[in-house]
Amino acid sequence: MRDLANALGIEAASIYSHIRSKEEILQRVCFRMAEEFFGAIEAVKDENASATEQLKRAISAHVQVLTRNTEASAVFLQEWRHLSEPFHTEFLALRDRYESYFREIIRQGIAKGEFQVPDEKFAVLTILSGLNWIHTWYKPDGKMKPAEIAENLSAMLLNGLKTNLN
Amino acid sequence: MRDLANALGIEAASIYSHIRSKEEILQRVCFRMAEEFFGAIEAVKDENASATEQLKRAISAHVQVLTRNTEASAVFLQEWRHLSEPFHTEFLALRDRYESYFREIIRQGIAKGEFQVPDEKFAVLTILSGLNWIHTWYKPDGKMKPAEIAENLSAMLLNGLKTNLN
DNA sequence: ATAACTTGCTAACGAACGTTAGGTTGTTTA
DNA sequence: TAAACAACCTAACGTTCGTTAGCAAGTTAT
Repeated sequence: MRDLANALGIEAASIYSHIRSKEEILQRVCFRMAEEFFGAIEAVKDENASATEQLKRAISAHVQVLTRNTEASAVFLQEWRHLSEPFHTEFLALRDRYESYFREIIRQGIAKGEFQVPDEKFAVLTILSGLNWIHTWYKPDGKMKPAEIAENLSAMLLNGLKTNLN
Repeated sequence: MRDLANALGIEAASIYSHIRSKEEILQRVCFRMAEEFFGAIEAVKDENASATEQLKRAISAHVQVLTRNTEASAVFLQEWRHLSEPFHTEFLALRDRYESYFREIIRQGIAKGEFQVPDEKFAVLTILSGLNWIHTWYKPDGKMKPAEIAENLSAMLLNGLKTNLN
């Protein structure tokens, strides 16, 4: 709290005019980011599109959220486990629900013959690992733009999932 | 320290008969795991093998280390940033050196026409993301064995990297 | 047999932490 | 114009934290 206050240019005790507790800050960051992720993925949801296209869009949506909120993303990804109950359980439920979007896309891809994956859950975990690792290296002024990141990640993952590429 | 002492069944103050400081525990975990990773990847290093085979072996080696040391891996991956100087800088140098093994494999793959990747560093970061995310979900008594994890991850990543599969 | 050592204990320490309480000052509202 | 409010301040609090110091008891070495 003192570090945060220093960054804000006020005293730590002053922060309590704006928030109830340190835990509330963590809750807000985590649940707000979760809302961002849900909002983004629901905005690109189109079950008429091919599974390939759906996955590309989901990846792109996720990358946009991460790269637009690099600091909140870092907190979200690294600190959620410090949430107290019942927020911790609630958070895990949200995460599972978000992951189910990806699982459904993979499932459709398998059903349509677009994808060939040995294990659906594993595929989703690996996709999300690639996505959620971005915050460890991405810099707004870095070489790769968010759209390029999404494109490259999609290309790398899809060509691995695509059945008999070419 | 009190949580750790409770797990050990002794008092927190007693731990200081065995270690110099809390920071020393973190250092030992981080640098010991780094040694494990280097040892494992150097043991499978074979520049005569195809880049594909080299990558499979590197992935397998990494997975073995992670799954043999699940708790240390979690500490290693999530807490390294709390290392104090000069250990923090030293650690980053080690990490970069370890990543260079993967970069070299990717580079050879590109040179030999085995791999087609838009960005070499990005490819390595994504590979390592898939590897280092394993600790978040892997359970020794889980459905997937380490060898299967390595195989699945290799299959998923390589078929994405392999130029014109089939 | 005794000294040295190891590994634990209790008690306590100084520092850091999250937060509360009361006050000040400027702003807004009645 | 005065009350209410907002947002900050200082001071302090109780708790938690990492760690030290001195001691006890069992083990090992001389």
